[in-house]
Amino acid sequence: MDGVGTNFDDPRFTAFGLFAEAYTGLTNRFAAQFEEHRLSSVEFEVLLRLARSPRHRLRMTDLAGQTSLSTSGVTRVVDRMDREGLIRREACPSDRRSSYAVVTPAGMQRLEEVMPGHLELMQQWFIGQLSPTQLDQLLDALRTIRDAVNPCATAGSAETSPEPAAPSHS
Amino acid sequence: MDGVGTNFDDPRFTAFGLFAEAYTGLTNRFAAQFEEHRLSSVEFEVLLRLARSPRHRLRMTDLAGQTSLSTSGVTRVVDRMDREGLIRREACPSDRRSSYAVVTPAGMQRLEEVMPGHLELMQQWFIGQLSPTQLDQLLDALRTIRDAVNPCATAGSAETSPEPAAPSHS
DNA sequence: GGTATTTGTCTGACGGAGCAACTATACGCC
DNA sequence: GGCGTATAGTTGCTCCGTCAGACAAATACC
Repeated sequence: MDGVGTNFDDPRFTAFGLFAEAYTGLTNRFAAQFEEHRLSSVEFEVLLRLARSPRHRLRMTDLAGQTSLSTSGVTRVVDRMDREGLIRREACPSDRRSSYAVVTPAGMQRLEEVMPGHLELMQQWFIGQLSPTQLDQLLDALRTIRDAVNPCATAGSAETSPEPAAPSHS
Repeated sequence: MDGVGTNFDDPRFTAFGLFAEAYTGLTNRFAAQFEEHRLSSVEFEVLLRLARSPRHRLRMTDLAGQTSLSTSGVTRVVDRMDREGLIRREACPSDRRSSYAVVTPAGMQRLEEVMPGHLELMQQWFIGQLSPTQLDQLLDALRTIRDAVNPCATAGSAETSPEPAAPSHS
C-alpha cells in the first residue's frame, strides 16, 4: 500500500492548479501578442515600467526592484534593448556608480504599437470575462493574498506590476 | 508631450499586476520550501503528477502534456531525476517507441517529505487567507478565466493542464 | 584626509528550457 | 510484404536568467 501519509488529490491542489492555469493561460496569450511586435514579456514589462516613470527613466537597481528580474538580469535585458535601440543608458550625474535606463523615442513608439492590442487582450480574456462584481471580489481576494505573501509591495505605495515572467524558484 | 495614444496607468494593469504578484508570491514561497528538500518546482510537479497516476507512471509525452514543459524539457528533467534516483525509465511493452517515467520508492519518499509542508504553505498563504465564500468566488472567477483562455483543459475532464500555446496566429 | 564598509553595476560560468533536426518504431494502404 | 506518413523520444544549438565574484564609486567612522 502507498496511501500512506498524504493525499495527492487534496482539493487545495485543484484550487491552486486553477490559479496556475488561469495565470499562465493569460500570460501566454499576452506573450503571443508581444512577439508579434518583436518583444518578449520581460521587454514589454521593462518598457512599460520605464515609460510610466518620470522622464521615462529608472536607475538599473530600481528597475530590477520593479520587475521580476535580478540586477544582473536587468543589465542583460537593457543590453539587448539598447542594441535594438529601444532603450539607452545614461549616466547619473549625482552618483557615478549608477546609470539610468531611458526609453528612446523608438522604444516609446514600439510600446505605443503594442499597447492597444495588449489592452484589448486584457479586456477580452480577463476583465471582460467577469461581471463587475465578480471582478471586484477577485481583486479583493488577490490583494489579500498578495499582501500576505509579498508584504513589501504594500509598503512602497503603488502596486501595479504586470507581467513577471514565471518564476519557478527563488 | 507624450500623453499620446495610450494610458500607461490603465486600471487594468493594476488588476493584472495584482494577479501576477499574488501568483508569483505564492509560487516563490512554495519554491523556497521545495528547495529545502532539494527539489525544484518543476521536479515537484513531475513527482506529483506521476504519483497520482495509476501505477505511479506516465509516458513521457503524457507527462509533458500534464506539465508546463515541452517534450524535450521532460526528457531532461527525467534525466536529472533519474540520475538522482527519484524516477526511473521503464520500457513500454506495447509500443517500443514509448517509455514510462516511474516514481521510485526514493521518489515517493521524497514526495512524502515535502507534502505536509507544502500543504501547510498552501493553507497558510492561499486558502486560509480567504473566507470560504471568498474562496469559492475566487475559484469561480479563476475557472471562468481558465476555461476561456485555455479551452483544452475543459474538455479533458480533470483540471490542471497548462500551456495552450496561443493558436490565433503563426 | 585615510581606511573600511556598503552600494550600484557589470561579467564569467553555469543551468534550465525551447526549437528544430534526427532516429526509431508504429501504422495505413496498396 | 513494402512504401510513406505519423508519432515517441532524444540531442544539438541557442537564448535567457541566475549566482558569485570583480570593480568602482559613495559613505561612514576615526
